[in-house]
Amino acid sequence: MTPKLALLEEYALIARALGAPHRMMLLEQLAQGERGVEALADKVGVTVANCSQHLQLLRRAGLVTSRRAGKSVIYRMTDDKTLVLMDLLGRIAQQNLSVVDEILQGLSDGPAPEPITRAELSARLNEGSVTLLDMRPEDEFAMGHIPGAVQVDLSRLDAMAATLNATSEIIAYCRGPYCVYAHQAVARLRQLGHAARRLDGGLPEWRADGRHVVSDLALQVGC
Amino acid sequence: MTPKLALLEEYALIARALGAPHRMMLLEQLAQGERGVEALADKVGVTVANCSQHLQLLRRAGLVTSRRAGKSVIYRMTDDKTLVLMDLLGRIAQQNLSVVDEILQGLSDGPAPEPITRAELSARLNEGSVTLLDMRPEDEFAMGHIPGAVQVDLSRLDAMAATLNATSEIIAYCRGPYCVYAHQAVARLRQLGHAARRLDGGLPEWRADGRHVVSDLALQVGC
DNA sequence: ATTACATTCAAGAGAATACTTGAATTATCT
DNA sequence: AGATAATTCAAGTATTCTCTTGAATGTAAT
Repeated sequence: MTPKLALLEEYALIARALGAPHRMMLLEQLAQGERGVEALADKVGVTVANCSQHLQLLRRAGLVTSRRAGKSVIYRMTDDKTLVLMDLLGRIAQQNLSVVDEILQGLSDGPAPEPITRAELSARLNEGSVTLLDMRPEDEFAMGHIPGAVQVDLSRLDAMAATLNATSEIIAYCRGPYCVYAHQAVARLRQLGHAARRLDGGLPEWRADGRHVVSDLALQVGC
Repeated sequence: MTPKLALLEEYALIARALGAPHRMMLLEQLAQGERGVEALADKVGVTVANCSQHLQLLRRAGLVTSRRAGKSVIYRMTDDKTLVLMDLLGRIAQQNLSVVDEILQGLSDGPAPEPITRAELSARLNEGSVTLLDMRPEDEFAMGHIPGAVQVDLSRLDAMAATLNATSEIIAYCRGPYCVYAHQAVARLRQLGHAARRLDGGLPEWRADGRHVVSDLALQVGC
């Protein structure tokens, strides 16, 4: 029975690596693109030393890899399958933990419409029959976004909504399954009388599908 | 930022529930079928009290549900998606943690052939062109197995192999992705000169596909 | 009712984990 | 080489987790 326990211990290592909110946020960030320790610490809201420790734990679990770039150490996700794992975790949570469903309902202030699939969005973008909003912060948008998307912060959504054509549907997306910006944006837009839906998944899932992504500043995050 | 942290805390709860080998074994057992606390404790090799605590933790995470049946409390998996989650965890581990790959290679004592898919096995069973071995313990086999499978313990595999037709390929399966019996059986059979492969996934995955499962004693685990 | 059984609860010891602080590395720039 | 910047290490504390033990609960049989 020893090899089996050894295997399970390794699997458990990965599960435990996902078992802390701060590490999930780190993974969510890394899913947007590779980053250095300090940038990650800022985004997630932890000290640099603490962030470094979390990242090392994630590395021991094989979920992230690092490379040196000058003075900095750049971390990135090892495996796209991790995105699927996190997404699945979210789906299971939503289905089996009533608290989660309540929180998500609360964000939408009522029942939200089904999200649009990535394939459908792709088709609609080609037709030009949708307005696409990227609700992530400006720097993440600059590192890569869906072609045709417009970056908006939640705080500026009301002003932006006033300028939008009321006839075309609005699609909002953000970082992925754990990110609540798109939920909140859709809720607000619907309050304002717009037809709005969420995209299923965020930019990382879009990218993992092999779909096109553009970045404003190709040289911003130097390689 | 409070709703987001609340959400992540719930997701983390599920991840942590998977973060202990004993709980993974419990889930692996429950994937075979529902069971009472004492039976689970025996199978997994922990005390009843400890088992009960683990099960309650799994329940808090929404992964299992329980019902009373007479004096006993019967636990079962809540959601088939949990199987997918565990399988994915294993795949990520195998790809990104070299230790895991080494252990799995070690079980096979060299490079093992690709497992056969469930769809392919299904077709081959209809043709009658394979011998199908169920490597799980007898009681689990009795609770449900793939039609046409023969139950064999690892310890009796050599004797059984001698009686097998050397011309038809042998397929072995067991509990699922975390179970090593099928790996070991295939390794041994190949040492003995047989053509043998593993089934991708175990009985729970077969059942989750909606494929046919038969049980020897329909009334053994009363409902 | 009393008894027996299966499970859960409660309390405690020991290990692992999360975060903080300050020092030690490692690589770059002058 | 020395100074600087980014990251990691190390040590300490508070918290959480795991397992054990023994008692308490709830259900069924006598």
